[in-house]
Amino acid sequence: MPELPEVEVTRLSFAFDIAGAIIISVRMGKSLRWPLGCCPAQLAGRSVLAVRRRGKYLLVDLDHGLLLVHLGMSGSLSFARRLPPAGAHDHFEMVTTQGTLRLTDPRRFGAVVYADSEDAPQARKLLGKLGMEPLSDVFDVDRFHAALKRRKAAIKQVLLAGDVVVGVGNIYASEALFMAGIRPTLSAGRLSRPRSVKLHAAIGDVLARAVAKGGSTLRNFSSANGDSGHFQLEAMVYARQGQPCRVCGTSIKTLRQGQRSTFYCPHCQKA
DNA sequence: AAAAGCCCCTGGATGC
DNA sequence: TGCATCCAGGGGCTTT
Repeated sequence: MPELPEVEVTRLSFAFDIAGAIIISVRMGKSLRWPLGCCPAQLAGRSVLAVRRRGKYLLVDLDHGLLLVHLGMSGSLSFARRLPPAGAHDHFEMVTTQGTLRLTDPRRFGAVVYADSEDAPQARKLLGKLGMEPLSDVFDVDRFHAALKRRKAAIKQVLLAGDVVVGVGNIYASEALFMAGIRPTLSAGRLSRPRSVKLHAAIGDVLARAVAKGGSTLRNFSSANGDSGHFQLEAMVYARQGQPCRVCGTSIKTLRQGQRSTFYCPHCQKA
């Protein structure tokens, strides 16, 4: 489910409530992407200072060390005073004085990794190569254009790679390219400056709107406090192959790029 | 250095 | 109804 907006909405839904909590116990299944990286028992007694986000990672700051949480493809977090009994897909649980944080993830591409600090090797491995935060001031249009200039790969795949700009997943990559009128297969280095500017704006725009709407998704997305449903951002192209473009009526096309589906309008995105 | 493939895993939809 | 196949919102790792 989660691209940047869903991760950010998840963060906002429990960051305030968990801040200041003291960890009572941590339970970790062996079945997520990586092992926790420390003994769960040694986290007991530490307190939760804050929850930040970097790309699609949530960083749970403790008074010593931090947890890196990733939702993978199918993960979601719950945080509440009381949660229903754990099910087969609940792989991580952290009981605190203010509630229990639980990661539910059927496909188990998600992860919870402990690191002593953001500079520790376990954290650097995951965060070290991440690109600019699209909703922050560091997402500078000059740096964006310059970074694209250095790349020959298709613009869609450069966006997905996350080393230029983070948080743009498979849905929003297609949506942003549509908004900017750019063909997903175009080599990133061939984007003119005006088109880079347009894409830069489109990325910020589509992500900010999705966050404002509470995390857009095609299927049900629910944040850590259980809110879900009513928000739904209408996709212009994603998963709309064969349907008429909402702007010009041309049939939306799909293709595969790096084993992921891409959607675009052949008329609105000519090159 | 950058690009392209591979793979991790389960579940739902579709087709025979 | 049963079974096979394909596809899914990610990204680290290995190989070119």
